[in-house]
Amino acid sequence: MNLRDSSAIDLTIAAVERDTGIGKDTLRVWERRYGFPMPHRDINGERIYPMVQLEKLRVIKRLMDQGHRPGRIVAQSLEALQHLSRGEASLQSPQALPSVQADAPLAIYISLLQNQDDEGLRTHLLKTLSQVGLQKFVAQWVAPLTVLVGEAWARGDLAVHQEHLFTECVSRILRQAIAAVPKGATGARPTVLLTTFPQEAHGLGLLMVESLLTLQGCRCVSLGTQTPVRDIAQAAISYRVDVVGLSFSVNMNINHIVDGLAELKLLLPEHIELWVGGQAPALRRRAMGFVRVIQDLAEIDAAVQAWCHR
Amino acid sequence: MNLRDSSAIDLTIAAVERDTGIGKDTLRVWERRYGFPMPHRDINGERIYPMVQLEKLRVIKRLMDQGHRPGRIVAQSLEALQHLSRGEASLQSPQALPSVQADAPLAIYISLLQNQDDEGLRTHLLKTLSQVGLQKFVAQWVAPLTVLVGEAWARGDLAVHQEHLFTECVSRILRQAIAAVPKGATGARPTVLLTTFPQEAHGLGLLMVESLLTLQGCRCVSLGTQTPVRDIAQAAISYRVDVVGLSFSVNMNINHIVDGLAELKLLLPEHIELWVGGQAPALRRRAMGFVRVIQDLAEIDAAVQAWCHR
DNA sequence: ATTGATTTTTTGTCTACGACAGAAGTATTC
DNA sequence: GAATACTTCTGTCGTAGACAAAAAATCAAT
Repeated sequence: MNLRDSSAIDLTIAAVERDTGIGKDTLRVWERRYGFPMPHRDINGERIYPMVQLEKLRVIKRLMDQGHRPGRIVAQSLEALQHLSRGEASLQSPQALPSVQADAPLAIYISLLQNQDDEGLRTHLLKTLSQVGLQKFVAQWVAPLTVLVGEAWARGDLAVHQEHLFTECVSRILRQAIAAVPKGATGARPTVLLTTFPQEAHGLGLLMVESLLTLQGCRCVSLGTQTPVRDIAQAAISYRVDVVGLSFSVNMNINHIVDGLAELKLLLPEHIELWVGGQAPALRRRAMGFVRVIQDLAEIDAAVQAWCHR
Repeated sequence: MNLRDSSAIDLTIAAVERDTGIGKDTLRVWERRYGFPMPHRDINGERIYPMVQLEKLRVIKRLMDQGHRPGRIVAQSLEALQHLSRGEASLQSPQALPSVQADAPLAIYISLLQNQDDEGLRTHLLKTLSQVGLQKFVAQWVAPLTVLVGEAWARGDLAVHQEHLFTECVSRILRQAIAAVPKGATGARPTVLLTTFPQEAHGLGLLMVESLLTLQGCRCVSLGTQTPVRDIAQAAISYRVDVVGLSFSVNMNINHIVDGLAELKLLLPEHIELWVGGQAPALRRRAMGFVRVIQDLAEIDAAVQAWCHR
């Protein structure tokens, strides 16, 4: 029993890829270059990763999302890494994002999440929504909150399922709010198709955008998350949309973004515009002529206006 | 322009993996063994897949989901393959599922989808829901419809985005209906955590199950789709659930299911049960002692009863 | 000191082919 | 027909070397 436990709790390279999001090739090359992770081998010579190494890989992944480079951190001890991630919350963006410090009103939500008080969370959110209206609710509450929650998770203050709880709760509220927006004449407004690439599971940004666009009088077609590139193009044509909107979170692989966008552009008819937004660093770093990068939710209105005037 | 087009429309092996769901290793080994796909090479000797081969790979993937084996089909001509997929709709399951033939009432929905009449679709569904009630709506309408839609897609009668439209529409209705179920005393009923594995994006089954469980008086915690195994365990413990419910569609890789379940079982405390369901063939083929396989939506009530009597 | 152009390092992904375990198919026997 | 043993099939893993794109570091010039 003990024996079986300690052996069965080890993971294959495929499992590690699944759980960390780090590719097999990368795992092997790290082992070769940095000496970590250094898994045991089973009878067939195949890699067997003990749990401890998986933990460390998760920490490494977190740090890398924050801008650290593998060569500097992979070989370090776990303690050193934890010290790193504790010390500096964000060297993320060059101009040092004003890393939303615990505004009193927002901090409430974090503690609600920590207590897993879904009832309270919903109540509070709904109250705020009805007080400030959908537009402000999205721009001034949901968006900063999402960033805050992401940071809290990265710091280890929130467990994954608590972040999940947040997502679920906010999603429901936004979906409901969107459905409640009266449909005016959608005359000169673009029809927008919203979705994410296959590797991107984060759908909250999409809902925020859908809220704002709907308020602007745009017709939105949401495909949910994770639509294959080819299907995005097919749907865009079939629904006769004017714009395809895509959202990318920090976790998205840069290459996937660039390759995917290039491919999508080729599949789309000339007249359909491509708008992208989200937290992914690639959008700021890499310049791509054929897409409209929307840096900020506030920019959406401007983008719609611009479209209306061709 | 022409030159750029014809070169840029080719895909790297990573793009093909993304678009077809067939792994890089597999693509290379097929090339070696069956002579297809046989991509061109760029200046660095790297594989470059023309669009035509991607199309064929999609057809092959479809056929494989229907039970065909690569050795028999990969090398065949595109015409032969199309003939195959047209001819026999389902040799899917050994006992030849009573492949829901176009029941008049259900067929309506297919044509609504083909016309992309989302308004009509919603109206019809809501009408049916209010006529027959949530229980029957799920068991006798949504479930068979989902199968039918899946078949229609496999046959090529429905485009992907039309299937997507179906999913979105039904999801909304179910979510709404679930929220409307009055919460009775949830005394002796299990608390159930619902989600899917990371590779599984299909969330409709989850909602159907959530509907039925909620009607049974169970408390449901839904994490949405694609939760990493580790996070599932963490959430299950944190929410103090009694049961973890997972849903698997046809597309799920068998190995991923088996490995994932084994790992999850190890991470979960002894007293938390593991229920799995869905269309994935693996659930029927492979016997796993430590999970309760729910073959059918109707079996859910029985499972809940069984749990109540320990 | 800041800006811009150059070189160097880093890093993920690709290539090739062999090996093998577990699943699926086929043959054999009771 | 059902249970057994044998054979083929098939996805994944192993090795190690190569290289392009990105990032960092160096140098040049305003």
